Amino acid sequence: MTLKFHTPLPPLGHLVSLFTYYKGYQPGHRIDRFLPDGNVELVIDLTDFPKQVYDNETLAVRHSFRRAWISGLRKEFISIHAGQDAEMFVITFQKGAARAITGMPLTELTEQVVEGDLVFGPPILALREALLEAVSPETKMRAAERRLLAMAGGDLQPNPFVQYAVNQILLHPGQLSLEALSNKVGYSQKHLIQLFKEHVGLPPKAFLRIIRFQRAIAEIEQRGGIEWSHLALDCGYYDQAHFIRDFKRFSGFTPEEYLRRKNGVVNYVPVG
Amino acid sequence: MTLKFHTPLPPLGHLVSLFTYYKGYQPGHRIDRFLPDGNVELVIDLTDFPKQVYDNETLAVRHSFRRAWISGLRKEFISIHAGQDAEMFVITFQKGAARAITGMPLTELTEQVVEGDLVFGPPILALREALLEAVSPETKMRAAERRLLAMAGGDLQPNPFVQYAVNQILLHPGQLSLEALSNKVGYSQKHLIQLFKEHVGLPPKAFLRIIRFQRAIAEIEQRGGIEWSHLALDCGYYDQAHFIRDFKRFSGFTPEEYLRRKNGVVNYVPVG
DNA sequence: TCCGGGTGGGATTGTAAAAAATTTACCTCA
DNA sequence: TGAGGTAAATTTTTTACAATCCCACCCGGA
Repeated sequence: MTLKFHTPLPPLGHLVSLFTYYKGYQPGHRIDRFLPDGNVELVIDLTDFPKQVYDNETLAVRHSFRRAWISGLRKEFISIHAGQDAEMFVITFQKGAARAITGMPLTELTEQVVEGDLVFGPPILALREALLEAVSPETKMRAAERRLLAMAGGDLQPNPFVQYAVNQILLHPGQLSLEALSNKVGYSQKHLIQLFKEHVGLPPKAFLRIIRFQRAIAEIEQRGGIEWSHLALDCGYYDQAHFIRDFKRFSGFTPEEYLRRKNGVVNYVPVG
Repeated sequence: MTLKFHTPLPPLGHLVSLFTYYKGYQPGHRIDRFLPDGNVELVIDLTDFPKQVYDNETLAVRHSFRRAWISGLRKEFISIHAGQDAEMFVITFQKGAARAITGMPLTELTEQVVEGDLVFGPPILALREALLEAVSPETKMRAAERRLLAMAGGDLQPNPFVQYAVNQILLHPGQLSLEALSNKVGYSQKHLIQLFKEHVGLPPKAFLRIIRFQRAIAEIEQRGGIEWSHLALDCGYYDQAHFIRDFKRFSGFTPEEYLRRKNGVVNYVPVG
């Protein structure tokens, strides 16, 4: 299996946090539950086989995507193709920065997976072609950098107010009042929420809950023996009862169940 | 109001942790709820007015005691005379050490208040007379020391195994397994429990829960703004829900209610 | 269009309680 | 002292409810 990562430098690095390329991953299962991770991703499938999104309960096929698609912010998990026989190039955007490339309010992508050409038009297929032509993972990364810079046009600066708000949330998930935040940003609470939604795709509090959940997920990965009540408080939950409730809302699993079922890949849990 | 404390030195200090003398305390209420504090106390009333124990719910008089009584370990609060017009001398025993003075298994005093002469016979009245004759608080303290040493006979060493167990519980309320404890002590679990009950009055785990509760009470006194879930974890509770449940079992109040009703004297809450 | 204000429903928080599943403590009886 | 049964505590999960906060919707002014 090939698995390569690349972190673009600025100015593209302001918009894109990570490129991931993989090929030949052969998991022992067909379907993954993909947890809300607070990221917007542009996925380019370098094979010709469509990839499915399944119904969370029945695991029946719901949607099918080919070549390129973009997945917006989600508050719910989705059930997706686990990646057998796949060759994928995944572009993960910086949080709150995707708008400069998508050119549309991020709310329009929220809770959705959307065909790439509906968002980007023909340039996305050109990007895919370029990726197919590039032979090594490294040249693919460079091709992607070039094409994305072109697609972004001149506008490579994410909105600084939103950026500040996003960073505050990333720094202090847990205790953070929207009132304090909007005061610091200098906009009215209502305006900040509008701005935030437009650039991030979710209102600030909802985004914060996802970040808090992700912090819990990260702690679970790192810690050995886990005491849920300590972990809950450390991650900013009021107590472990609330932690478990949130955990289940976002992941569909209770924490113990998640521990039992998770395998190596964070945010992807085998379900079928 | 007069209020004097005295901490006896060894060897009596092995058995007695504190003398308290007070006179002229005039609280604004009639009845106190006395919370379980893990202590055995010998109370000597230097007035002739009997002091009542009330029904916890109806506050009707349940028992009445005169001159001297001893109060064993309790898992439940009791409702007692708040101390108006009282002149009292209170002897607080070291935890797990009262047996050398009472001469009887502490289980026989558990959840009870017992007349002093039933336990100690005539010497307790002699002690009281001596306290009445002594004019200053300081001379009373010295008189009490002399009499108690005499009452203890030669046997001033508490059982070291029980003492060790008690200290372990005092040091680590929260995470402490009886199995580990009895292994360290070197007795079988069963034997340790028997010994512990005989000297302390309650089985180890029940005693531990009271100590843990007392730690919470102490933290509440010290901290300013209180976050229950942090306090609960710091005191060794599994989470704040369990803290609240235990708190209510022992005090009859929810933590917030306790905060509202408590006044200056720790472990005594006005109820009537 | 950009920004702020008002209103009201809904979600989150803080506090409390409790159910379900294990594990541990304790008691009895031999 | 030992074995084994029962009660109780712990761990994990769920639920309730009031107070507060968030934010969707609708409006108005610049």
